[in-house]
Amino acid sequence: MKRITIRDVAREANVSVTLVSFVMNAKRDKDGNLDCPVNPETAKRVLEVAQRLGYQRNFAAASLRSGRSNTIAVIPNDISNKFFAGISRCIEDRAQSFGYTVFFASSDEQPQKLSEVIDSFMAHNIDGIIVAPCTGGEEAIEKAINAKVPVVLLDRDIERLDNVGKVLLDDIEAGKMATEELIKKGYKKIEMISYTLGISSLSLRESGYRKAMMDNDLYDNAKIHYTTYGDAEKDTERIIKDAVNRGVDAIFTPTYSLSALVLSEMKRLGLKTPGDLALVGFDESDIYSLYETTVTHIVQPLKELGEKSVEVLVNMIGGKPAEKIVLKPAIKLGGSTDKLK
Amino acid sequence: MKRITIRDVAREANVSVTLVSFVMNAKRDKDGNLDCPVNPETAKRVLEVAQRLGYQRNFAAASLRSGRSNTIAVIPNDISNKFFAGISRCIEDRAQSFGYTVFFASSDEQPQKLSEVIDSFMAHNIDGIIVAPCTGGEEAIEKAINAKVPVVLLDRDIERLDNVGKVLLDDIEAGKMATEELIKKGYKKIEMISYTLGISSLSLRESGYRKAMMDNDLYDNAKIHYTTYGDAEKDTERIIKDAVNRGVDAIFTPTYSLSALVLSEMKRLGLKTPGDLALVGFDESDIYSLYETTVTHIVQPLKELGEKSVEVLVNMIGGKPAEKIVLKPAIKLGGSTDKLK
DNA sequence: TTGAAAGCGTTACCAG
DNA sequence: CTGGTAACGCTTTCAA
Repeated sequence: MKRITIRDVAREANVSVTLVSFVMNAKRDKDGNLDCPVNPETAKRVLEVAQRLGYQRNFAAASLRSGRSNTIAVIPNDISNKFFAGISRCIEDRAQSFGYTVFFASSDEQPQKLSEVIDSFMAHNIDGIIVAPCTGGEEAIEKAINAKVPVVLLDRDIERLDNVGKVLLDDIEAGKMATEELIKKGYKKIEMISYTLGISSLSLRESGYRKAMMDNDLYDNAKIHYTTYGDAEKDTERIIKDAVNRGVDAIFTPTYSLSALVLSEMKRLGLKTPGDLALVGFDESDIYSLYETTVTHIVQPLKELGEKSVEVLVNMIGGKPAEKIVLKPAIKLGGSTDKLK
Repeated sequence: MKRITIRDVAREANVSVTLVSFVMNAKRDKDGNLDCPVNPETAKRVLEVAQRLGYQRNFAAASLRSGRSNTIAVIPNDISNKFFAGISRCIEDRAQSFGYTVFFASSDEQPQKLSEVIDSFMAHNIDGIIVAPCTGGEEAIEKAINAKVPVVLLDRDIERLDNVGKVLLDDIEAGKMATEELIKKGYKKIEMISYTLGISSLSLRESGYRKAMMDNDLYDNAKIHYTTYGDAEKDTERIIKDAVNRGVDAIFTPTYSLSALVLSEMKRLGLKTPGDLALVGFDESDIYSLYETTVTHIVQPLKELGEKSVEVLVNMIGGKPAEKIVLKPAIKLGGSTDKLK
């Protein structure tokens, strides 16, 4: 069973391969007409023959010749990560609506792996990259930029980089929102647990927290505890115990994983929220509604983040300038921030 | 900035393009030596020149010429789904260790979309497909098989299909395990909630449940409630209320999403587990350990499922026969199945 | 509106 | 071990 090529179609339809190529690449305009310099009747015949023969375009050949591939790469730090699992779906759908296929690969927060993955994608002639950069990933990303591959930074900014699209959450606002909600409810000794990842999203959420504390004359109470992926579990245990001993009111965690760890630790210690410790978590999860007390949390507009990142990238591929888009977070209230009595 | 080709390397190293091609494709054997019919010193020189010039292989060209692409496709029903988010990561890692790049795309449980996605992948010359088939997806999958593209069925079996690899959970055993755990703890009126998806994994878990009930002379109590994705929330509400009224002891849910819905409903109704209703859930989630009472659940060997599916596929690409692998589930005990008093 | 012909960068084949 | 050369299927001038 030989592969049907553009030539077979051309022969069968009594036209040149050029025409077949034109027809196969033509986009339909609003009226459903083929938008190409081909006689409509000829085009129709070509389409019919292609259909009848079961012609399937060979992207490898097209890509080799044209240097394009109708393919974009998405590089989160970890596909199985909660935040990205949701967003990747939105990216996929939006990309498909533009006629692009999406490849995924994780960077594992390792610059080395990010670099390899980008190399591999570039060797596959991908047309653009959406990436959530890990610390130290600038170099790999600059390699892509220098090779004229459009890049969109998603979720995490690298300020130094300029010729790239950016689709970010207003992380300062997110940090403020979380903190101010607690303050509004009467909490004063509010602390935060964060990762030492050195990525913009976390440090800006921290800034938002600090700003809110400062604006409300609570800066003396402000304290941020730091941990790493590897040590998060045991650090959280220590931090929570210590916080309760010191009479801390409330905790703000700027990622889902930290929120889950805090809840888990509190459950283990038999601590109640908001009685023993009020809580604001991050990102969406069934957990927030299923926990003994429902948990207030910051919600990112996943769908918009995903779709915008594709739109910005597609525009860049089309030669338009890189945009920077900052989206607003929302807060979903639960019992964990009920008014302090 | 022109792209460096195999020709540039050949010229610079004073050898033919053939040799460069050999060297670039050579795998290293266990001793780190290049496994190809090229003089080691020549090979070394070629490697150095390639490195120096910054040569990057053009996969499109290689794919066009060879018909292969070193790329495999993975098609879950939904990337953002909990079970697949975890497994996709294992697939990616294992595939990379074989030198394959992975593309993901969701089928959305729609045969039509599955078919489109498979077409698109085939046009990209992918070397093999790992798919969790949706109901009605046989046709699309057979198209791939007929085009001699190796296919591995993951998680869901289609018995009728023969020339495909299969990597499955022992779903009957999973259903039995869950049910027998409840029986062992003294529960007798055990019911199940399941989806009408018509996929093998669910119906086999149901069989396991039925078998366990039968083996323990509880078949008269056996009852399976059915719902659909769309109606699951309101159906669960009704089913749980009704079950409690009828004095049902325990519920077994064969997917994570159903488990979460049941927990959520019980929380809303103020029902306690195991007091009001004992529970066995499915798949792993933070929820099971964070819920007021920890929840007993069936655990699938994600890592093995992912890795085996890649191994079976790679073997098939290498011309070896299709294998069928069935992996054993485990059960993780929580408070939700404590002994009935 | 149509067609001929020149590649894109690689691998496969055949000779040496 | 090494090298020359013809494809692979498509897009892209250029010319008619």
